[in-house]
Amino acid sequence: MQPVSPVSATVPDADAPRGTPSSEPSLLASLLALVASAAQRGDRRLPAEREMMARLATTRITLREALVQLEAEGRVYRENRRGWFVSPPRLRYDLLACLPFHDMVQSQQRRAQTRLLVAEEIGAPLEVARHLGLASGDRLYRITRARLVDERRVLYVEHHLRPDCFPGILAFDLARESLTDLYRRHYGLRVARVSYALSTTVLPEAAARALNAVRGSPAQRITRINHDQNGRAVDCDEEYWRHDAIDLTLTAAPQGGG
Amino acid sequence: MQPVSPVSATVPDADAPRGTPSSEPSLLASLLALVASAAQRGDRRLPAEREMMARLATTRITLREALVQLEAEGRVYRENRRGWFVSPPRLRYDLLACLPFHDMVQSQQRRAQTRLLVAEEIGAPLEVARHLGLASGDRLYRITRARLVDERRVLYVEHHLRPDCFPGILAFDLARESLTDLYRRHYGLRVARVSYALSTTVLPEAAARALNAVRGSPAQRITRINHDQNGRAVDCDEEYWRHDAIDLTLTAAPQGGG
DNA sequence: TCTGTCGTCTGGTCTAGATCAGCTGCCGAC
DNA sequence: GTCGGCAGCTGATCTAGACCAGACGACAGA
Repeated sequence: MQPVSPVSATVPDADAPRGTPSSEPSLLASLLALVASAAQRGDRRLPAEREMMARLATTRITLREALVQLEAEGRVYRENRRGWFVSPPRLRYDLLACLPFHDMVQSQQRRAQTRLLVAEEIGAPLEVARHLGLASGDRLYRITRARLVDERRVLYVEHHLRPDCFPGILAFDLARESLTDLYRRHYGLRVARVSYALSTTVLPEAAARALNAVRGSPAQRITRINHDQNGRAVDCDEEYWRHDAIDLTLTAAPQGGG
Repeated sequence: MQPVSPVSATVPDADAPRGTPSSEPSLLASLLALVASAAQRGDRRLPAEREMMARLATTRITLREALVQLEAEGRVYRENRRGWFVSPPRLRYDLLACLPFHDMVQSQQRRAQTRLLVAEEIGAPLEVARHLGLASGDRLYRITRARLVDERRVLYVEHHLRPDCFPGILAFDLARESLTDLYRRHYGLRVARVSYALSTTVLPEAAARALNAVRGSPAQRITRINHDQNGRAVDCDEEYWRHDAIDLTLTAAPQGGG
């Protein structure tokens, strides 16, 4: 942060000679100041683009470029046609702790909510079938949910379960129950091994809609396959997180020749 | 824009959200077609922005917005003031295999290179000191490198090592040797436990410069702390990857109550 | 042969608007 | 009290340029 006054008029040339390598463009700096002041006031919402534009003495396009930049950094985010907001602190997500979502969130003094979007039986899509060792088109349960942290929609998940492992699971209250808990309590199944694939992309259409996000918002994708005690893949998840919402962590012994 | 669809067959992307009518704006679709055709010709480089602009009958700004979108998806990337390129397939990076970089890359039939940027002794920065259980300002070795896959700069790393664990390590040929190998062969040290923190951000200034990237390009940040057989933190890395360059994977037993 | 300069090409940054479309709150009709 | 409609607000998308700065190659001079 810079000691820049939020309402410094036009571009102050003096503060950053063009050639200076580490010089932050003053627009970004002023914008950061604005973000910081909003955050300090406890106001998550930023002013309207047109107002910021006027206040920072710049163009709409230039302003938006700067905002998109801050969005990529994970400092601000937007909700579709609603406005820009200051990103809350990231949630810590320990990949190997395998805590149910609500427990993970609450253990960090945040509030968790889940919205059930779809719970249905379908024919396995090719990709999912491959993950679970099934044939494309085999019967599968699919559960789609959106999850919130402190009232903010941050996660869109699609679960795919083998019906032979979890008969009748769709009848439970899937907006309240943790799947992991259901597995253990009602199906006597313990997850003995998990496989993850992580990559950085954008929210796909369905996820963007469920999260009130703009098509193309940066996202952290987490694909997870759960295996039971016998090494059989019993279900797989595809998670799309707003990328500024989480910090992934993990601690383990190396498995290679270490 | 017109509903022109030169090679509309390219639109059905594999990661399309299920059950959603893919209502992709035609500009993105045409651009994808252009990318696909470039890729098919074996030409990684896209035409100049001004040419694409003319060819797709649109504005520079609109075109760039679409390109930035594809960049966020990991389909294209740019090199600073050089142009836009089609992203090669992602490298698979198994977090727990702990393979040296060159081995990992070569095992996937790709070519690895390393450029040593800095190797020096410094006072520990606060953050690093905390990771290694040192006091801020304690002596540390810092090694900074840029790493390439198939001639493309994809990774910027800063290593911080405890000098008491690795006396004289700066004298080795750090552009060629794997640190993990050096630890084992010359210092009899085996990494017994690793801790990772992963997050999605943008390339910081130094990384952007080292990777010929634009300030603000999306990045996957990987912080890694290595512990020896006695549980002591011996070094830590901070890696910044071009976000489209890798797929992270890992397989392990859950550590919680499972 | 080497080196430094310079022109050209490319993206980077910016100005100044217009129009489209979803979200929200207000208010009237029922 | 509820519901629907409408108006005003907000971001989303787009047009049509301008100038700046780094990358790169060609060429001339040492």
